[in-house]
Amino acid sequence: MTHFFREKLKERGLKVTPQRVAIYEAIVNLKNHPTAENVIEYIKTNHPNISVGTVYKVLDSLVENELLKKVKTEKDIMRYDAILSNHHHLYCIETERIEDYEDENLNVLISNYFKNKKIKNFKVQDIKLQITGKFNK
Amino acid sequence: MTHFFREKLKERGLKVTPQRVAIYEAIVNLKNHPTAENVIEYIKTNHPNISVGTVYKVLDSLVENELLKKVKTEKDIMRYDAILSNHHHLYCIETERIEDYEDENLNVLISNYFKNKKIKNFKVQDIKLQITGKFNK
DNA sequence: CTGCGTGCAAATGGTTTGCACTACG
DNA sequence: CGTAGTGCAAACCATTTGCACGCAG
Repeated sequence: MTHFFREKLKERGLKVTPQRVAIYEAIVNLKNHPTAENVIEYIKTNHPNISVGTVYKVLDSLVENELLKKVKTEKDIMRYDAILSNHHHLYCIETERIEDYEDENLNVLISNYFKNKKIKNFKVQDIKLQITGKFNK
Repeated sequence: MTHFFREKLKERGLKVTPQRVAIYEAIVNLKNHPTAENVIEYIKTNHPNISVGTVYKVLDSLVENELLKKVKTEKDIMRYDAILSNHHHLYCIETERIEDYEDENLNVLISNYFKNKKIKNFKVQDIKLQITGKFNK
């Protein structure tokens, strides 16, 4: 299950360390697109000696190497996403919840739209939806 | 030109202070969705005595009262937008530039799509596109 | 006048940094 | 073995806070 991750690390010439594996697993298991703090809290139990600085360094390097993504928010606290496939996000206005939203039809619709409609002076690389609203409790 | 702004302040029961006006003007004039620092830098010339704390307080209160919006980014530095109408954002992957993108056809397309396709357990309130790519120099 | 708003400076807290040490390959 | 990676603690810096004063209504 972390096999994919270990392979990816090697591909990128990054060493497979227990810290990296633990941090990656934390992001995968913690739903809701965790913060660095969430990760630290989560791994504390099984890896009490991983330091805060390491967590931040690992997160940065995983983002840089495209094994994680940063999630755009309007908070100054960073959040991370382990899902790399093309998907959108649901942002709850009441809680801090952010959930993934996959919708292939929507992707097709949008990419068709922009196949015709070019944006002047801008070369589109990727399009994501931020869907804001409320989860039904 | 700041008339709209002054009216809105009154509507909300907020006092019209020179600080608030200056900060709002800064956001409007600074394109590229400025940070608090950008605002501070900008108003320093004409209002050298507005304090940093005030800028943050004013920004917060204007966001809370819907006279400004926070822009979602993957940076831990907050950025602000004075344009309240429904629009999307172009994010440049090379520079920090964020530009507004208005496209009524697109808005219609998307709102039609979600008129039929409901998201389970989620009540949509607003949908924004993050269009990532590159500006042609 | 009266309290909302401001200035100031200190405090906060998430993130970064530097360096000696560790362990992956 | 040699170097990428880690742990630790101090440093950083955007933002927040508390309080006395000032000014908009």
